[in-house]
Amino acid sequence: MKFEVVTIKDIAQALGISTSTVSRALRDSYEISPQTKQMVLECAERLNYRPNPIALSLKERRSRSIGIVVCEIANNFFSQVINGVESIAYDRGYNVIISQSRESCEREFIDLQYLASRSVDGLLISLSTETTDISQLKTLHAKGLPIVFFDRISEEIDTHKVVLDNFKGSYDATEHLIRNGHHRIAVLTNSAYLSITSGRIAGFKEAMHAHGLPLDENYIQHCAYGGMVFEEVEEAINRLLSLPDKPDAIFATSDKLTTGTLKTLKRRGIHIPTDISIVGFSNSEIAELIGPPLTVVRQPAFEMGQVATELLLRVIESKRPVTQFETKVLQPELFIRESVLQRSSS
Amino acid sequence: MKFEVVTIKDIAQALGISTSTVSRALRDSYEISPQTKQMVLECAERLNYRPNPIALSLKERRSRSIGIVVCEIANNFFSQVINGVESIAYDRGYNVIISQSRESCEREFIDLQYLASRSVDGLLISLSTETTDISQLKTLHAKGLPIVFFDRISEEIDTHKVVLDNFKGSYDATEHLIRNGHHRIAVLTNSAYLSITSGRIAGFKEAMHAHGLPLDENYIQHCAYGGMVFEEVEEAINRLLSLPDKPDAIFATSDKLTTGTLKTLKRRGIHIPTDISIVGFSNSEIAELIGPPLTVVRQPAFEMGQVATELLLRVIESKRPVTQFETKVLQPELFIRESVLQRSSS
DNA sequence: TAAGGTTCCGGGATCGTTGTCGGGAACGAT
DNA sequence: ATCGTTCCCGACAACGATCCCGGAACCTTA
Repeated sequence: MKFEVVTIKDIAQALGISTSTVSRALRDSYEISPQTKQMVLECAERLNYRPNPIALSLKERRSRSIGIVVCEIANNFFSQVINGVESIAYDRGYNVIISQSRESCEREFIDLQYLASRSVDGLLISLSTETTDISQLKTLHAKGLPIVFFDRISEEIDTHKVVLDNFKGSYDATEHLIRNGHHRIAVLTNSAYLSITSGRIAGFKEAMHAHGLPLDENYIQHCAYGGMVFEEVEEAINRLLSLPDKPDAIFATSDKLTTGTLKTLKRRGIHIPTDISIVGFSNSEIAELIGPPLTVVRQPAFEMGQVATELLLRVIESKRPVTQFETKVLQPELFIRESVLQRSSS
Repeated sequence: MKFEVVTIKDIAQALGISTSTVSRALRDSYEISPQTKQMVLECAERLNYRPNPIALSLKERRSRSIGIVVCEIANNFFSQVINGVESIAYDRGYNVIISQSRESCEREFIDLQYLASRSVDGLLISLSTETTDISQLKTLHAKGLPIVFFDRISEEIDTHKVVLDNFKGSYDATEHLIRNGHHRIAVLTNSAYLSITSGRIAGFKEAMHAHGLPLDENYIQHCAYGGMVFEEVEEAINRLLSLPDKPDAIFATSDKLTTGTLKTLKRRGIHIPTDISIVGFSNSEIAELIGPPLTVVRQPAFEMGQVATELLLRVIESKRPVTQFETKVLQPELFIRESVLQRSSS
């Protein structure tokens, strides 16, 4: 099942010249005569020669490819980020290798090992929910692998980061609920270890505080797998709904959690927004098609991918080691639709 | 920005032995004494040695990776296929390199070139809408690159194929509409060049025919970019709705077309199913959350990815050239929900 | 004691490409 | 006639790993 390829050697042999000459002719070196160049170029064309990037990677120790690790591609937010990444990388001649951690730190470990050994020139990563130990990333970074964090970052590594203004997204969503007369607002969120979680919780709490509303920790539910497993969302919702003082609104702080919440409520026959109001983070283009159209916090995912890639390529292509790093904060947008009831405010 | 790595040479030097010995010790060769093996293994562990797969790829002309080309990953069907692919490939020690053609044959061409030069051991592909010329794939296949088609296939290459029973999916959906009293059924479908289109159109026509209903070609609308650009769907729907004899149902034959249709109707304030009934192909997990819950044809996407990968790996790992190819046909499932009105049948 | 067998290990080629070095030919200048 | 340039081009090493050879050291047996 081998797969014969034309090499520089074949051209050299066909033309009776050395491989060095062929190599230089193809790279349009000044020390090759125009005639020879012409000859080589024609021969290369005729034999349909394609340079072998593997040999090049081995020699140059770079692959003109970047790796991206996300928890899941079947997620609107991340697939949009990836599109943003590709839109930039593609133009700059880089290929993108996509890896899914499936929210498992073990998978993430293996993915990283693969990407590193594959000589990616740089890495984009949004950490998995499970990840608490980032020593592997630290090692890679220390060895000189350019890394840019996006979305779910780690403060333990000093490098470029691109994040959402999680606080604001959360604050706005919560305030929208409060302004519509909701006081008992529950939050469904990710693992507390995740960087995005603290900001989103803080925004929520601050909004409650600003409006003089009490906080009840029972109203804050964490989903360890970020909604990857539906059951954990279902259980969290059930816990919320069996609380003595039932919430009048649920705020889901991620794409997966939002759809999980909707699915659970649907199955339990709970009507939105008359029975309960919903606001959720969502980058799904069909959020507006849901019954009722969903009020959402939308992240600039495509842009996040672009910005992160720009930063990464800047590090990769920098001549001297980069030591000044920045953290870019992108703004979320609140799309107000019909999943929040206008309650007679007290 | 180089990135120092430990090689077999470093181990050899540290231990004062040859690289051959190190190599064999690591591969647990019989001709290395237990003591030496122990020594090498310990040293490798200590230096955190990782074999360089690029060097291996160069030497062995295989990369233990397979390529997959889809039009778009931000599409439920394809992201589920990819998950199926990974679930198998991962267990068998293969890595998956994902490429998006974005329905452009030019991008597809470049993707293929990249994957081929990257020495993928095999290829999974669902053709882009634009693709009419598959000479590049033919060449690669002729050179010995194992290829398995899935979803959107080409009959011009003799190799394994995994497809949906498009005819049945379409027939069932159409029949469901007919049984509910719809007679003027419009179809929104892909480019006529696509393999999936003919089967889906045929299923529709046969169902109409079987129930003695007339066919009006004006009711069949093709979207050249398969719904990738929203406007083409919008225009197609508008054309349908401005027909003198307006359809009483629309059948959308792909994921993107379905969401495009819903979005258009929503914007025009047309109510489903009272104004018009809808059935669509969809693998979205939130089809049931839409207002109203959508009646859909669902494809076994995950399974399709698994089956295609199994077939591909079988070819890759086969000792002698494979000449017997099969085409696996997977069955769709019709999920009946509330987007089809029960009309008083005439 | 010499011939033949094991056991264990090193040298070198190889994969495709590039870069360093050097060298031959042609030409003009001395 | 000799030297110095310039213009082209080839030989060789290198990147990291594997594998075919070959060979030293030791043991067995005639």
